[in-house]
Amino acid sequence: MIAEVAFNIPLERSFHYLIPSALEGMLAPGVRVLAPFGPRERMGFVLKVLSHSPIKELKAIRRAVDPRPVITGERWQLASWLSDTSYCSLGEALAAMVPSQLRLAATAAATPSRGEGDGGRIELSTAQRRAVDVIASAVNARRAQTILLHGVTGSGKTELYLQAMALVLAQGRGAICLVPEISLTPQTIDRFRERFGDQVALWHSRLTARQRSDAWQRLEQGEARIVIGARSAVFVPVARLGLIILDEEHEPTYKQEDTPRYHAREVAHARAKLGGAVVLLGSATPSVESYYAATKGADRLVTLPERVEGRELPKVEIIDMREQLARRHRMSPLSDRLQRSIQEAVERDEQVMLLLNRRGFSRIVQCPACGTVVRCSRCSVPLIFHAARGELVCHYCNFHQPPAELCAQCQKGYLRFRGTGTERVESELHRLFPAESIARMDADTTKRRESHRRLYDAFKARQVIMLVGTQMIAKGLDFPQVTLVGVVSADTALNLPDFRAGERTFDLLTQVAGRAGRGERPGRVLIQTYCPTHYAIEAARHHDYQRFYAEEIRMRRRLRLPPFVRLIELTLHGSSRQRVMEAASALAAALKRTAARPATRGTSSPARMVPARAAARRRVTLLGPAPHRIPRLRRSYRMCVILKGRTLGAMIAVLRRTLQPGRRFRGMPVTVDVDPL
DNA sequence: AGCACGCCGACT
DNA sequence: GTCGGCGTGCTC
Repeated sequence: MIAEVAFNIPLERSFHYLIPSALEGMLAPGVRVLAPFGPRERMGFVLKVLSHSPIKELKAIRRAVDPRPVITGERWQLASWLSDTSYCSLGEALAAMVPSQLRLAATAAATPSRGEGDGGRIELSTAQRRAVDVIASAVNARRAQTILLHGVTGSGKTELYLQAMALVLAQGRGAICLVPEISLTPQTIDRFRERFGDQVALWHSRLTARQRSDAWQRLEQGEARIVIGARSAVFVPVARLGLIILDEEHEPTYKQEDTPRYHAREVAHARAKLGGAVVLLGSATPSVESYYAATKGADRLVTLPERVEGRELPKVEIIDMREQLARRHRMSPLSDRLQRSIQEAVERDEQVMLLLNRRGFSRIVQCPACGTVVRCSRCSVPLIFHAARGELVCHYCNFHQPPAELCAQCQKGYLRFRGTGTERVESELHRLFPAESIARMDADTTKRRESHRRLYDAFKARQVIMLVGTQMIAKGLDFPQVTLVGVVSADTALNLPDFRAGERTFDLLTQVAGRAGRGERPGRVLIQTYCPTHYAIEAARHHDYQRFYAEEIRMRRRLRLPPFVRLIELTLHGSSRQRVMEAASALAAALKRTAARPATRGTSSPARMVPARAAARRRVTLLGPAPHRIPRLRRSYRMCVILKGRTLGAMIAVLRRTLQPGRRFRGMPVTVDVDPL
């Protein structure tokens, strides 16, 4: 017998192997095997078992990796959907769905799980009860449907997730609950465990191979019925899947940033359609895409306008830093007003959080004599000074070097650290409030195991009074004693060359504002900005999603940006700047030619008249070539071309006719990012 | 994607 | 004279 095998390579082809007699009957579609591939052995997925092959000189499968298939049922169609829509091979799609370290036990003894019952249920508000009704009717209908749950921070979305899961469990079905990696904290997990006991399995990047394999098998066998996990949990084989929840559905961590570059939300939609499951999207600041789908009526929209227990949303004030700049010569990153407010909060024995979405001490290191900025030798981006490490660090490739005193360029100037990061804010706080206990929470201070937990506990126990941090302090944390939240600069995202800059800013400000006033005392938020009239900042100030959305959707419609079109971003990379630039121009020209020529469908069918509207829907336009946002990364030069169109199918078709096998153009590797963020 | 093969520049 | 750069081609 012959096995048809797909590998994790960018080729849309499979390979035939002889099945040795010892493995006869043990191989079936979805079983992983080790097989000789070129000079080495590789793991691949059996797609089919055949009786004949046209290929002469077949090699033989070495061994089976799995005792039973790891891909079954509707997850085959899901793999093929992923391959079609993300422009990857079937082998790459399958590899993304199954962790490579997964090892299944030969016999999985199914011991029934003991749930904790439904104890600890909480009294619901009117809005929450209405939301539960909508969810319940969708779950009972047992067909694919999406519900967008738009609830302000602190409005009790998690309780609704728990109740939705209980409904699905009562039907004997299972659920996937996706959370951003960052909020997969012990506190969150405890809450699910309390309600559902050992019916809950966890799925995240820090699991060992053993834990991962255990979780997989328990879910596959229906021993565990719920998985809580990061993005890749959307692929886990939950038995009789009835519900997929995406908490904080707008979070960019749901987008995988290497091949296949899928968005977990889109995978959830596809999987729900295949299996008749409900998708529940939750957010205080829904993505423009999801909100648009809900207002158009494609999805259901449920709103939770109030915080639980009638708590007020905090008062948000804007500090116009232009005034501060005019008054002061040498400026502190903290305005007079913010300093005073911190002082007052401390005097009242309350806690303070300060947000700045930028790690390190400074933004750039510059020579005052000649103006030269110290840059990464591999990426050409400015290096960031990290005071605690005493090093200059590249935030893209992690290259680091000790800071020189003198400018390497002119040998005259003493290098200066300009601009502000979390480390500078921390040291500024120490200078202003020498008696207070201050801590910093960012990727640098939470690298070590348990360090996140320790910082969290210290702040919760009020051993720390002021906490400064990056966006990781903006999301989900619940500290009732925090009454003041300061945003050191609201403009960090706003000035990026990104059409989602406004959306990112509104989200970050809204989320961080939600950290204030979660206890008895009312909260207050101070936002420092040089753009006080920007709509994202104005809307965040009034806790007004509608206002933000109305402005944003107008802009997207006018500029023909998502959700009104789909985008595919192509990036060419190579070691020679010249060659990459030439290839990018040639690629753009080739794409333009292909897009102008209608695809010849199937065999020589005569050219039919296509209705003008259908033709417009299939039209593909081109942007670029232009340098990538980071024009050089790890010594590799990068150029972009962007495809724009109404239907993804037409765009993918253009790509298929233009790129070479192996995702190359003129021999140069091309990364393909469908729906880039 | 890996990996081998093969053809041209700077070193012991 | 060789080591090694990365362009090219192949993988049942």
